[in-house]
Amino acid sequence: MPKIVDKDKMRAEILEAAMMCFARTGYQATKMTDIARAAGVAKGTLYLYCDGKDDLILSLIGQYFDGLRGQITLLPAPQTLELYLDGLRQTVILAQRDMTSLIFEVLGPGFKDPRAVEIIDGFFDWLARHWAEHFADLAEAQEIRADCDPMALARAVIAMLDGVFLHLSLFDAGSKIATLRRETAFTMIASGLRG
Amino acid sequence: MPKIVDKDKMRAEILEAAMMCFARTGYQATKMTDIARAAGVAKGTLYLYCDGKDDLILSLIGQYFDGLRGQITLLPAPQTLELYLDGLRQTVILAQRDMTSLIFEVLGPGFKDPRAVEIIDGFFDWLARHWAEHFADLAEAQEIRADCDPMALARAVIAMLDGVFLHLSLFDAGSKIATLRRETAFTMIASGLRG
DNA sequence: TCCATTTTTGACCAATTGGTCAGATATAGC
DNA sequence: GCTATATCTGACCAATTGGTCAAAAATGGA
Repeated sequence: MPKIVDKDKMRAEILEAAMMCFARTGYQATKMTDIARAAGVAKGTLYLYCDGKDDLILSLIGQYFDGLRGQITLLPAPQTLELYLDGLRQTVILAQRDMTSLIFEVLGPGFKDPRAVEIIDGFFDWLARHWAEHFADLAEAQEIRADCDPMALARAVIAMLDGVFLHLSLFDAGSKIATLRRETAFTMIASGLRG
Repeated sequence: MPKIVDKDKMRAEILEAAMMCFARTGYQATKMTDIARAAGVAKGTLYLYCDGKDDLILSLIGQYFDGLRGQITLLPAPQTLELYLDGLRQTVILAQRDMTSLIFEVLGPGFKDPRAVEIIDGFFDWLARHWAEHFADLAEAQEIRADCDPMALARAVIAMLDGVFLHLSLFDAGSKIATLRRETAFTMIASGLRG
């Protein structure tokens, strides 16, 4: 008798609209009205499908990192440095530029929701441990340097990659220069791992 | 006859108070009232010595990068990779952790004042050109790899260093782990430059 | 002490915005 | 077409906050 909607689909659409807005405008600067307009509904409707702005960004971050973790997990353990680098390239393709600067905004003092910190911190911890295992094996096989703590090496690679991403998304620019710069960073990381 | 104050000194004190607040709380989350309290004056007084919140952050960013540029300029052109790395270490000591995350907040979509972008972008451009010159000379002297464009190399090093900084300031943590991670990053950058 | 002038103050204003809810609207089933 | 109920709407609310300004306070000199 009454009107019926697919609530899950509706929430997914709202999340998608929110992501578009956050990616373009950032978290703080995005207004609920913007999200409503992007989703093609009135502001009040948003609140029938989410618990507020926090809920939206936390869900987006959560599903982003869950997806990333899932796909990284699928990659086989690399037997050589070259294979690790291939995996790294694939991982990099998975990472969205939009998300990178958004995450730093959300980690900043302006929005230090402990739930967001837990998600992001947790992901980086997991990734560091995951890569540290690979590095330990690769060092054993004399594929990479053995004079550094694998965990420290993993953390360093993660931080460096993040920096490259961030500079690309903040300061760039033409895809040609961006590609050159990213390739150079890869080359350096490769040499840095080789020792 | 009337009361007289040293306006320059007063403005400097207010800037210092603002920096304290911004460093602890971030730009967006810092309220003018907080700055007033930290400076030991009433809110209205602030506006006698600055043109608003924008003015404060822009001045702070400007004086930070001017100082950094000045001190980097003083370092002699390195003749060897080791000397370059020594200079890098000194530069890193000059960079303030507080500033790093603040800068990324200010560069984000929430506060995209073109004046801030100009200052920061300008500094990174300058630093990239400065280091690219060194790298060109060092490559010539066969101190570092010659198979990469010096400018791309410089950009990559800057981005990577920034990433390391950012991760240290966002995710850290004990100074012991932080030191190990930073040292590892240095080691990798050294190998990455050597080729 | 008293005055002229500078300096300080904090109540107040206007604009913004996340969130609410009473009324309007749409629709599945009869 | 009708109705009961789910769904949607946007004017409204309350809280926040950057910035203002008329009145109050401070002070160097006479």
